[in-house]
Amino acid sequence: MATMADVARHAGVSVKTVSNVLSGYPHVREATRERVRASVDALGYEINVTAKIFRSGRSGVVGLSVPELGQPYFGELADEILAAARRHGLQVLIEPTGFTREGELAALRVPRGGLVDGLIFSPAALVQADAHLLDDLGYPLVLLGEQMFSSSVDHVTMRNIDGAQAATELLLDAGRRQIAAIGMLHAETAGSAWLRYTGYSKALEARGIEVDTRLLGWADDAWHRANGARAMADVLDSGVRVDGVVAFNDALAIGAMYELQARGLAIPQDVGVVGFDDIEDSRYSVPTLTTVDPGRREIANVAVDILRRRLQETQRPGAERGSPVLYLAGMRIVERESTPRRSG
Amino acid sequence: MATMADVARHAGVSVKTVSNVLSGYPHVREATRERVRASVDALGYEINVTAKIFRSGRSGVVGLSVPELGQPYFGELADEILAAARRHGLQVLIEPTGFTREGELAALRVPRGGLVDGLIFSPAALVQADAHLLDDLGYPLVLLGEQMFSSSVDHVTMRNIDGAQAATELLLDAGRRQIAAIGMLHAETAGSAWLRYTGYSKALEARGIEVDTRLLGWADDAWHRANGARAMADVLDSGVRVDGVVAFNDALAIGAMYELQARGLAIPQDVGVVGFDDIEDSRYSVPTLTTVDPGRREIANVAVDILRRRLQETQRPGAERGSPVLYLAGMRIVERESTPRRSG
DNA sequence: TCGCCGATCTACACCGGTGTAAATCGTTTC
DNA sequence: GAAACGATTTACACCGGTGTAGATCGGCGA
Repeated sequence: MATMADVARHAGVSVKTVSNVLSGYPHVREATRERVRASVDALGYEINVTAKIFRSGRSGVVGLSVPELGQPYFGELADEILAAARRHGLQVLIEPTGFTREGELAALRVPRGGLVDGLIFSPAALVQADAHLLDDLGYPLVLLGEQMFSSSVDHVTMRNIDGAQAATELLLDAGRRQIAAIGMLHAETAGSAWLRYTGYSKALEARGIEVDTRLLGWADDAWHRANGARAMADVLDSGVRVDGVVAFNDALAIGAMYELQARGLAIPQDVGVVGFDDIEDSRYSVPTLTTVDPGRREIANVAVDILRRRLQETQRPGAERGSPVLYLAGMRIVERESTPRRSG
Repeated sequence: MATMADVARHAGVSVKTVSNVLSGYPHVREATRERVRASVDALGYEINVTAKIFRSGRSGVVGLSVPELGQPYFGELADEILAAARRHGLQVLIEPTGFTREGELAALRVPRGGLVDGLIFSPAALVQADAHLLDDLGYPLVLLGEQMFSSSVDHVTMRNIDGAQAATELLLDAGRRQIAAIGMLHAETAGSAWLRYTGYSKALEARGIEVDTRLLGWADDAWHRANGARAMADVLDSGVRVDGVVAFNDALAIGAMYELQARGLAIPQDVGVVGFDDIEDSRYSVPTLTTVDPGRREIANVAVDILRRRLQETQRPGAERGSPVLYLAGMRIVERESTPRRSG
């Protein structure tokens, strides 16, 4: 494998001139530039990326830690982030944390090694009390989701309360009053479950409806479809009448629809269902699922953008650090078949 | 950030001794070892991975190029590969190719840069005629899937023909005779579509049934659900009677089930449906989907294993290169609700 | 006591680039 | 024609580890 020194010798210039040509330094005579280029081609030289990284301290690789790619929400999010990163010439090292605390702690340590310049982190097991772990990490971190907040870290997330509230209102507007909430978690006081529940209850309260605890479906493992079906079954088994369902994500909604249909209930005639996330599944479920689009692409783009800006700040030692950002992506309801048409 | 030299000074030993302690070199006195360990802790030293990579020429990062993580099959496959890699201390750089030729060619170039030691490559746009591109890449490559084959490259794939044949036989055994094949592609003469079609037609021929071209549903974009629904609609619109469906993947099957149910056909009573891939969706569709489990986890484990072995071969210059492997993972049918119970 | 040997530890070159400061060169200015 | 200046080019240190070869040390057999 040819090195820069080989090219320099071949072109009759110094190593540094070769380096200058390759890195686009402007003050190189055109003739020299061409001679170097010719030598590069002649020797089939390719720059040694690891040496470059070592010397410059920048790898151009950002870490992405998500719980699990098999879950469509995270798979699709990862695709968006990968695409955004690539548009800026960054590569992405994915670190799945498997919903475990150790996995997430390990992910936070990865960039310390130096191979990864910064991290986009979507926690699922760490909780608010762990927020101090995010301080002074020594590398740029962008937090996703609402598992935890920290005033010292950039954060990109979605309008959970507004989204869940809008979803609930959609059903209320259609005259539904017995609206179940699927996806409650015991452990949380600040995560997405709690926020979405808050939106749900706000919408009810605004109409003077009290929350009926029999309508709350608990899903304590994870927001997989199986738990949606089970939570829905629990609610129905309680004997309470149900004419609407707000599920805290699409997987839960699809699981809930499965259970409703298995019991002979028609969607949306008997029960209207709204999900959350707008994953691709929701477009092809039976019936297709009305859902909240939380602005996933926007989240990905903004997260990568913020990280890039922080990396640039790090590069210039003199530059001021901007203060941490909290960005809320836009939200909108995507109406499909699982909810009744709004009556004018 | 503390360096090895700082630790050495603090512990009163040479840099190399610190290096020896950290890399587990046996001939270090226990007292020295402990002194170094203490200094490492005291200074919060962490080894500079980029320097190590630069010096050793091995990054411990393998590339994974798949079309798209949002597609559950690839998301789940990526999870398995990431898990297998981690068990061996490897990290994974994912390069989504977006089903494009340029994306896949770019992915093949990534390891040349030096940051990635080897590549696990699941092509979707390159074709058999491009197989020569896989020769002499200068790094270990493991090929997944059946888009292309090359006798010079390690290859891990699944029993497509057997799987599709078994799926078709399952319906035949239940007395179904008008079995549609959903997911035909015009472009292929060797890819999974072709192989799965081969299995389908073999099963029919074994029973003396001729393939009825009206039962072939074409899905020329990609094997997304939308195309499954459309292909199913095309078949039904042709006026041919249908009592069974073999879909070439689960997403197509779920799309097809959507279309069947939209037309009032009952599954499995009127039409039995079998998918391929055993993605998580298939467990929660309505009805749940009988499918072919192609041994995804086995594929991931074997692919990582082969790559590891090749990387080790590369490390020892004297070592013999084993000849390229073609590994076929085990296959099995997972029976769920979408097919009639086998009558004894 | 001396020589030998393995265990332990160290000095130093080196991996392949990039940053810095300075040398060299050709013009332009006065 | 000399000083001044920007454009070009270069030498050299340096990033932070690891490999190699050799120094040092303590114990043991002769």
